[in-house]
Amino acid sequence: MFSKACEYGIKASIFIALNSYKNVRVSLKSIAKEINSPEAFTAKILQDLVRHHVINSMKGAYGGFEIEKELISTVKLSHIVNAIDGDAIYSGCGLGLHTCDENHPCPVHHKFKSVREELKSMLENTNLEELALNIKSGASFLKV
Amino acid sequence: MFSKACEYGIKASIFIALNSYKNVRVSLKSIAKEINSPEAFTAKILQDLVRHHVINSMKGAYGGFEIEKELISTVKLSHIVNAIDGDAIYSGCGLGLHTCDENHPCPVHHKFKSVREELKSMLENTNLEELALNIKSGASFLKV
DNA sequence: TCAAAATAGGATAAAATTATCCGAATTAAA
DNA sequence: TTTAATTCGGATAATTTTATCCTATTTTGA
Repeated sequence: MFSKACEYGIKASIFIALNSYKNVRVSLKSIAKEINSPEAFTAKILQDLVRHHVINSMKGAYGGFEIEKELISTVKLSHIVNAIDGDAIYSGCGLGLHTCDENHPCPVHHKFKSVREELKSMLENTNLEELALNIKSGASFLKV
Repeated sequence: MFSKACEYGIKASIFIALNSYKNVRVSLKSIAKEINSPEAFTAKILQDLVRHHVINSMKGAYGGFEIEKELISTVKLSHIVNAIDGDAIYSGCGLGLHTCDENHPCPVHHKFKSVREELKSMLENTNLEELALNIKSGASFLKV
């Protein structure tokens, strides 16, 4: 569904959000450990998220990654997915046609419509806050 | 969403079905031309579909690919997707966790539930017959 | 000011996916 | 029986994705 990079990016963002509530900046190392991801590869993804202003970074001692507390509830899953994978997953053609729309639909265009729309609205209506709270309460998990 | 291989596989299957209604066996070459795919790569995918009994092949002159007419309506999109991509797309964890279920859900498990289920039922309830008929009637297209 | 702790970023490698090439095997018609 | 038209299957190459390594740069505290 998502690329590995995107999976890591989502999990990392949740962990960062969780700590930002506690005013704690987290290091690459602790992120990779927490979400079970390769460190150097995760670094690239985090850089990407920083460039897209999904998260903030701070170099140097006591540096790390964070998200402004007030912004956590405004960061949608769609922002993260878009930054890493682009929007092809919910706006591209399911069969890879260059032009695929109501006037020139691919064979599964209409069949896919509701799936795509449900996915899109899910991504656009899910924010980091709720995801972080579920991790905090033990209702969901970042690894295993 | 799907791999390129899977996209080609779906389109090829539709084209084969369409011709099988007319009792015409289609060659690799005409398939690749019709669905705009690289010939040799398409050959590999068709071999895969043959091995999974989604389509039949006949070697030699006047050979090619076909699907038994009576079976066309029984071939579901899920069969094709499964043969090529496996079932991870609608049964695997959205964030790649090894174990992700009601008892140990990943952060997006519940959010994804309806999307996954909709996708799954769509794939399991869409058969080649309807897809082929829409191509035939000009209601949908295999390329561009 | 210096040392330690971090992220940033470029270069490279490994693995997976996508794509190509070619000879072998099979089939039907001439 | 030969020939032409096919699929099959193995080897290989190109591209993309995933992953690693190393050095530069930044930041803070001692």
